Amino acid sequence: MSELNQPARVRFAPSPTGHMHLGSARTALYDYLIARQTGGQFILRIEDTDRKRFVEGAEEELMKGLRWLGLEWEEGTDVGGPYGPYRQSERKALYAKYARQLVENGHAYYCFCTPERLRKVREEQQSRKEDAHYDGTCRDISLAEADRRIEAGEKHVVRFKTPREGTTTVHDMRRGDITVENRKIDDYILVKSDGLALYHLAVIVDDHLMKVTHVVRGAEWLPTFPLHGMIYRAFGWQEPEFVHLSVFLKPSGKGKMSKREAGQLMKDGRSIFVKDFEDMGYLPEALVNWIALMGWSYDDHTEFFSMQDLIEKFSFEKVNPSPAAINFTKLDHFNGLHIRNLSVSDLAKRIKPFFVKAGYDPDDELLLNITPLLQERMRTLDEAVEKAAFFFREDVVPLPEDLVGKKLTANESADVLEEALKTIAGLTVFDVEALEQPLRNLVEELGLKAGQVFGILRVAVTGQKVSPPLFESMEIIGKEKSIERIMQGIALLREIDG
RNA sequence: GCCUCCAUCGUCUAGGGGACUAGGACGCAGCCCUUUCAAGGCUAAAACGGGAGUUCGAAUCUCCCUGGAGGCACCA
Repeated sequence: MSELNQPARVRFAPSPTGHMHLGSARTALYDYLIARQTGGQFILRIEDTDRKRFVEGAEEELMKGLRWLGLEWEEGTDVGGPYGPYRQSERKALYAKYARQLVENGHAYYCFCTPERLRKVREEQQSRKEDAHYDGTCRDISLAEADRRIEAGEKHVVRFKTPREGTTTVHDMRRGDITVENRKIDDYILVKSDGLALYHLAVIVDDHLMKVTHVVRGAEWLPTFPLHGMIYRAFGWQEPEFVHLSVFLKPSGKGKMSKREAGQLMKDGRSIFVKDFEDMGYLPEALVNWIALMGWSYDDHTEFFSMQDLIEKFSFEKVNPSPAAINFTKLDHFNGLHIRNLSVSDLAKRIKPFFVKAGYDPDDELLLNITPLLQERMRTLDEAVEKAAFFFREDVVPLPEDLVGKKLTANESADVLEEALKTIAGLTVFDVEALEQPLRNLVEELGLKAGQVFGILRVAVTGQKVSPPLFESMEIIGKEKSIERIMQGIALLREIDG
C-alpha cells in the first residue's frame, strides 16, 4: 500500500474474555509486522467494556502469549504511553463526552426503552419477517425533554441516529468498496444504561484519539463496518485504513472454529489457544511462520520466514480475504524446519524444560552433546524425551524380545553381542570413528546384515528399537556403560532360551 | 428470513486477459540414500464450482446461479 510510507500506528484490541486463540494471534502479528516495517507503533488496548464477560487473568495471559510470540508493544496497559489509559473501562468519561457531542449534533439520541419492550418489539418483527431493528420510539424526543427525563433519573441509553435513506460506502484495503443501504443498519446503542460505551463507539473514539492509522480486525466486523464509517463521518473525523481478516475454519474446512471444536481438538492433542503451544513443544518462530501464511503469502514458492523476514516482506496487498482452514500437520512441518534452523546450544536450552518436566535432571554438557542427534529428527520439542531420555537414565533395561535380531534366535543374538563386546573391549579411543570400522568388519565376518547386528546393539545399549544413530549414541554413553549394557543384553538373551 | 463477505489440488496458496500442457508447500504413494527413526533428494496422483456474457483470447473482467462463511444483543 502506498500509504504505508508513513509510520503506521496500529492497535491490537482484544477483550479479556478468555484465552487468546490463533485468529487473534494472527491479527496481532500482522499489526506488529506493519508497525515494525514502517517504524510505527504497535499498541495493545484492552477492550473490557463488558463487565459481565470479564475473565480474571485473561489480560495477563494475553500479554504473556504476545510476548512469547515475540510481539512486543510500545504502548499499552502495562507500559503506558502518550494516549492512555489503554483499558477501555478506564476511559468511560471520554466516551460520555463524545456521545454527548453526537447527541448535540443530531447524530445520536437518548433512548428510554426498556430491554423488555425491546425484546417484545424484536419478537414481533421477527414473526412478521421484518428486519429486527429498533422501532424508533425515542428517535424524535427533543433533546430538552430527554435531558429533563435523564435529570429525573430515568434509565437511558444513547443510540446512533442512522439515516433512514441513502447508502453508505466504506473501503476495505483488500475487498474494495462495500456499500449498504442505510435502512438496513439499525440504530445501534452507543452507550449502555450503565454509562459504559459499547464497542461501536469506544473503538472509534479510541482509534481516533490514539491516532491509529490502520485497523486490522476480523471479518466478523464487516457487517457493522458501514456503521463505523457513519460514526466517523458524524464526528467529522478522518477514517483510518481498514483490512478485515478472514476467519479460521475447522481443519475439515467445514465451519468456523468453535468452542466445542476446540474441546475435541484438545482430545486429539491439538489446540487453538496460544497458551498451549509452548507446552506442546512448538517454537514461537514456527507458530508465527505458520499463522503468517494462513491468509498471507509472499510469492509462489517462499514459505520459510523468520520474524525479520516477515517484517521486511509483509504487505496488506498480499492478504487473502477468503477463509482458511487450520492445518496442524503443516505447523508440525514448520516446527521441524525451525528446529533445524536453531543453533545447537539454543535448541538444547529449549529442550531442557521437557526433560525436567519428565522428571530428569539433564546435565547441560550431556544435553549439548545429544542435541545434534535430535535436531534432525524432531518435529516437536517434547519428542526429545521419548527419543533421548535413556541418555539420562542409569538403568536401561530393554525388553528381552526386543533384543532378538531379525531372522536370528535369542542365542544367536547373544553370540552377536559377545562378538561385539570382544571387538570394542580393546578400544582405547571410544568415538564414532574408532567404533565404526571394527563393527562393520564384524558384520562382514559374521556374514550378517548391518541392520541385524546394529539393531541388536542398539536395543542393548539404548533400550529402544528406535533411537538416535548408534555409534554417536555409544560415544556419548561411553565405553564403560556401553559394555555394561551389552553384557546385560547378553544375559537377558541367554535367559530366553534358557 | 434479511444483510455482508468469500470461491484454484484433500489443506495452505501462486496467479491480477495471452508467459498456464495452472506453479509451490503440507499430507499421501513410490523410489534413492541408510544401522533404526528421522532428515534430505527424486518421481507420481491431485484443482480453476456451474452457466451466460465482454474479448481475437479468460483461472484472471461483468452478471446470474450454486456453495461456503460471517453478522443481525444494553457481547466484542
